[in-house]
Amino acid sequence: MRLIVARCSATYSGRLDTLLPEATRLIMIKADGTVMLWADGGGSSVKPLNWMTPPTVIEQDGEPPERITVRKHAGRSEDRLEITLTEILSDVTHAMGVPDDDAALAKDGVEAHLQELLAEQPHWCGEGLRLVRREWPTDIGPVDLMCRDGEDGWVAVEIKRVATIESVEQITRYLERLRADAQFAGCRGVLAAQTIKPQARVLAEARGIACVEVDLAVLRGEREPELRLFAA
Amino acid sequence: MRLIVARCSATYSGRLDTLLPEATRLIMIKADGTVMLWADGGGSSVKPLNWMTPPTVIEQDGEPPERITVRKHAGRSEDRLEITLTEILSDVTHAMGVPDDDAALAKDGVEAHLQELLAEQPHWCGEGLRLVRREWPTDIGPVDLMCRDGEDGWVAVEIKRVATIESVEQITRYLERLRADAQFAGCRGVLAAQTIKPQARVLAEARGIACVEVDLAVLRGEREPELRLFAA
DNA sequence: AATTGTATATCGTCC
DNA sequence: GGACGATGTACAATT
Repeated sequence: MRLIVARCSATYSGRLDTLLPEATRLIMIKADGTVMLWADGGGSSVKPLNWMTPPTVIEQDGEPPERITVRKHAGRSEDRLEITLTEILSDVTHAMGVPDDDAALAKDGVEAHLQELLAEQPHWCGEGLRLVRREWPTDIGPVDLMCRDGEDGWVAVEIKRVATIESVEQITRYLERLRADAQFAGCRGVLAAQTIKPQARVLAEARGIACVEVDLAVLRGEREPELRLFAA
Repeated sequence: MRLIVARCSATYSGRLDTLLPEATRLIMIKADGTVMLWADGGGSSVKPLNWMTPPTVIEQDGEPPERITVRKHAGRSEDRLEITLTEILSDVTHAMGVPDDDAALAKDGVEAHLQELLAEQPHWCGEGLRLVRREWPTDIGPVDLMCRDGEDGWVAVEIKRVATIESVEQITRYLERLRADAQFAGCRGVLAAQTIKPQARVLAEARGIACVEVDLAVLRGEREPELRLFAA
């Protein structure tokens, strides 16, 4: 990875045109060909002022560099980022090990995990439910879980990490689409999430869509479902 | 801006939990409190492995640093990024001028003059359409263009750069609201956009809403609408 | 302050 | 390869 701190200006031309006046900035060039241009402060904090993703062709004029040109073929036209350097404060390159060496970021707690677990244990979405298929296709998108209940009635399940009003709209659309087919005319809807926003719950229940809050730890069997305050 | 190249591992805990094994990486600490952790290669090219946006509290243990902890209050709970450094290859700080010094990025060309152009030339939204008013007010928000057609029927137009299912929901709400008034009982709906996602088109047409894809260059008169292969 | 809409969104996954 | 949904989306403009 090459890190250049320099006074520089830049022009980008591609999806749109941008012009960046001269100031002191960081130019970051990664081994994979990614180029980013960073300001220290200003508006955006976690987004570069300019960037180009691989595959790129990087060309340097002068040594030390007076101009760095980054090119990329994007569809029929060409993306081009041109950086003009007027004063170089630092220019260092660090070897940072091949990707093999660099173990990946492990994530936990995303929606996919939830769907996996509920597919294995659909009864958490409603008593007696059994899975027919995950990612049931419709022409406006896949239904997360398609199940049948104890009376063989269809049940469509939408899974979210956090269920919002938007999630209710989504399952509503699926039900609208499914019920247009006589076979699914009686299809019920279930919204399952780790957290269901109060507004979403109100809207869902007003539309006859069941709400289920599920706990990741419980699904994994790491914790008891819930303390029963009153024994049956 | 402080740039540290070091062998390090990291854990993040907040919206989700992540674990990042040890490897050589770049730690970027901006003057505004932004912290980012970068790998040279690997999967994501333009997105940091871990990051934290301001406002943050950054704490350093040891000199040279053995651990850097970044904290942030996000809602009721706390976000925390903990970086453990085992070998430091470089640790430099550069003054990069206050934001005043750093002139902003100027953009040109992408912003939707689309509504302006369509207001001037509403016939692109449907044959014989004439504009009655832009930003027609309803109590759930303004309709982009309100027009009348050749038979004096009302036509509500929703304009987007990219039309998604969400756009269809939006115009559906407007139509529902407008049609509640007897005067607009027969109001038609048009969804006009530079791009219309296939799913949005399906949903719109199922609901009787017309779809129109418009070309910015054509609206500006920079390009001919389309080559007519067979002359009339 | 909360909501809405855009992004050179980026990024994975599945068809 | 293309389409689509999810993102710790980020970010600006607007209510």
